[in-house]
Amino acid sequence: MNRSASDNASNIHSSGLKATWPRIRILRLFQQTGVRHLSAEDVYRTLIADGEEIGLATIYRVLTQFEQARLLSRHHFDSGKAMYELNEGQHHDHLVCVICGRVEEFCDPEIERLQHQVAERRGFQLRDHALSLYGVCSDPACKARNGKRDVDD
Amino acid sequence: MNRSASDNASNIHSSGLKATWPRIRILRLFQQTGVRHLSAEDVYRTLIADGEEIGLATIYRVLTQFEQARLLSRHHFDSGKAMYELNEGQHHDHLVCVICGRVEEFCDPEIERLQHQVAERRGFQLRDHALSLYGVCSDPACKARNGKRDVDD
DNA sequence: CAACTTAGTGATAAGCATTATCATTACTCG
DNA sequence: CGAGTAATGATAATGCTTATCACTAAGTTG
Ligand SMILES: [Mn+2]
Ligand SMILES: [Mn+2]
Ligand SMILES: [Zn+2]
Ligand SMILES: [Zn+2]
Repeated sequence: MNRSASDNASNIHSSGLKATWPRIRILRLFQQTGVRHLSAEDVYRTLIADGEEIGLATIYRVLTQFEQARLLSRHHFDSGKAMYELNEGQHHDHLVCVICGRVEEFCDPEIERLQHQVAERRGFQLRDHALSLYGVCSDPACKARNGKRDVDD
Repeated sequence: MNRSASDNASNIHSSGLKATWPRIRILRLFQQTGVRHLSAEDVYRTLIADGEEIGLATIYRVLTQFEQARLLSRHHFDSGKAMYELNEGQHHDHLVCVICGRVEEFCDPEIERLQHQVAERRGFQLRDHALSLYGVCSDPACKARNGKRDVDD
């Protein structure tokens, strides 16, 4: 659960990157269970709040490097800012609450299969895909703040 | 096929907007069959090339208004710039060629159904969704420029 | 159709996320 | 440890998009 700095160092190291303090802190932040999906700004604010001295430019640089190293993966929901999460191997897609911003994950093998089928039929050699569902999550507060007509009416 | 200016004027009018020359030209551009998916910059360049005098700010403003009026719909592929297309009612998703940028459209009712099922299971009240498939299109030039190993090897 | 009223235009500035620059700092390896 | 090189971080620059605002023109009224 609580990965050590040396574990992180080796992860980073085996990606051909120097195990610097900023990189270790950023990776550790993503490993802390809790918030899975973070923007560059989120990472920056969190580390600064933790008393770290780190520059926003470094955050952006490192997030990009970690994405290329497949330690993180990047998503573009429709907030306008890129979101990163720890890459733990298994592919999944996202449900995003348009009220509170909560992100839930799902994986539907049948949808995946159908996507491949569509690509094949068109002669596309599939490289990647992005599927995001936007809606109002199950939180009563979100339902209430929605249309004021969905809760008990 | 070739919508008249007065047709466009009524479309625009019935959205509560004045039928101005820039708006008529922009809508007409989208109605011309050919390029379905255009960025603000694409629209600007095309109209300027056609000898129109129009400002980029107007393009952005009008595209947003047309989207709100449901005359156009907007998509965010991963190019970083918003793409607009004529809203002709029927929902569809997109296949985007990562080499040449070509955009193909598809609609898979089964995928749509499964998306709704996923949302329902999580207690999400679905509002919208975005599905884009990225890959190498069937154009031989794109296949060739791809990995240099997929054409005849 | 002319004057009027107001929405629309467009040049330009500002905003926001992200990337590039570059002098300084600090990993790594020997 | 100390040389050599990669990384950092303050800041400038970029790219797309929105805001400002003086000016223009669409629609309306008589
Ligand atoms: Mn995720
Ligand atoms: Mn389309
Ligand atoms: Zn919510
Ligand atoms: Zn192509």
